[in-house]
Amino acid sequence: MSEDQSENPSESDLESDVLTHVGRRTLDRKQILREAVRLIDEHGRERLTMRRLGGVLGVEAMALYRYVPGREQLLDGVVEYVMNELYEQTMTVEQPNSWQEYLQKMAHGVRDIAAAHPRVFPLVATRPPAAPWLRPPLRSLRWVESFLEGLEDFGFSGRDSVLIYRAFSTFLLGHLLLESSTVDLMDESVDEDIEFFESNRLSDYPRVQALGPQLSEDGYANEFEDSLEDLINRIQAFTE
Amino acid sequence: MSEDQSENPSESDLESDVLTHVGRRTLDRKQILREAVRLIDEHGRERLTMRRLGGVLGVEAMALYRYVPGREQLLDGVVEYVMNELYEQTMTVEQPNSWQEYLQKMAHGVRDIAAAHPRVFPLVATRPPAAPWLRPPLRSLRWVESFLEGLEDFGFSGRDSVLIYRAFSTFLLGHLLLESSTVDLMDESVDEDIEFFESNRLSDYPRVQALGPQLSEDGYANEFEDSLEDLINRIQAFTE
DNA sequence: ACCTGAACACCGTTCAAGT
DNA sequence: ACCTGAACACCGTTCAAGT
Repeated sequence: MSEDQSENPSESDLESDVLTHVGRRTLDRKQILREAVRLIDEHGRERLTMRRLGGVLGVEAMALYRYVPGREQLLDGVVEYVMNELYEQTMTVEQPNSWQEYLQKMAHGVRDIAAAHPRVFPLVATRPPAAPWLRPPLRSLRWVESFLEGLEDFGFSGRDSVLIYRAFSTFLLGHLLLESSTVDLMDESVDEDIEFFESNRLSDYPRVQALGPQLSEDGYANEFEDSLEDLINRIQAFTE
Repeated sequence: MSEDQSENPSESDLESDVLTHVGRRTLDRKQILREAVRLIDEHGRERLTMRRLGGVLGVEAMALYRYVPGREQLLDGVVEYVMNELYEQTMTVEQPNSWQEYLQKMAHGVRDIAAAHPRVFPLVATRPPAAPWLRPPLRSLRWVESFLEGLEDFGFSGRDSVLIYRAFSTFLLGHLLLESSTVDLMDESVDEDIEFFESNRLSDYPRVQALGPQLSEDGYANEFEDSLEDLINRIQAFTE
């Protein structure tokens, strides 16, 4: 799988010695962000470190500062990258026939992103937004503009669109953060659970104990679909 | 209350003879957590550091390890502390007369916590839960047990209670995380906004531009109340 | 029993210097 | 033009030593 996707013909005069880590040599912002996302996906947020990211890219950490102002902005970049990466992929198919269908598509598009990068999603949810109208998790102008455009096309007023945008954001944020943090849970907290049980005496909380199995059941998919349908119905009732 | 905030945080050699920082000398877990919360409330999550927390408590960082296994568990402790701190305060008043009233009370109780500690709330939302049935933001056995008990008292089956618990968690998480992150936004990102606008050319996104003011309006209180009422109606329709 | 000092490995970030 | 080496201030954490 050594596909040399060389869109850079001007690298031939550089003598590149070993370069084991990544196939190509020319660093750029997009490549850095892509690798940062990979790092988080594989090893979690904690492991994303300037030095480690540099290492993965075959470069000293200080080299990254040419392309990214600092660590905070790197994290913002990761959010931006993840939200835009899958925009084309999910939003480029054919036009929907109703606003209901459109919202469904949007919702599932964002959900796919969260599912593809569950360990990145908490960043999408909690990084301070660049502007108050960029509500998590729709954290790119591309998404918001597209969202508003879709509603406009189906005849919604600006005022209604704003209300829908807000309800929609809240809905997505709650569901997807809950879902992605559960996925992330599988790796750790198995031995911590024991410690937890011991110190807190679960038997003091009989209802939690009794319903524990049911509370632990997955059901996120159904919850999401049902709740989404509900939201759409609510919008329908509200706007007619 | 304690107005002893008199020193600059930017000095490294502090004379530890005088112990000006905190009135009492005996360290314990609860005191540590309380001070940790205060630190986050005032200076943000980034600033909560073992060394800095020790400093505020008039002690070397290493002393904290007697009471807390490490930084991760300290953060878990902060979540636990914040969720339990206000439990008594909000849940000890008189019994509600209907399950609707009960859910209202619960919702506002958690919302009060989020409002009291907006910079802590993202931790409540994103720390990996100790068990899958401890869904954010209801992250303590006390809350969940109380929640289930309330529903049981009003005649809900275990199965329905679980469904309600889930819908309720999602609702709270979405609304409160959005709300608290907006509050936290006031401090920073004013100069970053400019940078942001420049690189992204807001004029390429006419609908966002046109609706920007409306999208930036607050309205969180109304959203919360309306959405909560909706949720309750939904539950009512579902369970009869 | 509780806290400190010193040490270790690892951070983010800067800046002059290399190529 | 782009990257590195060395340095700085600051982390979390361990552990033997102090009191």
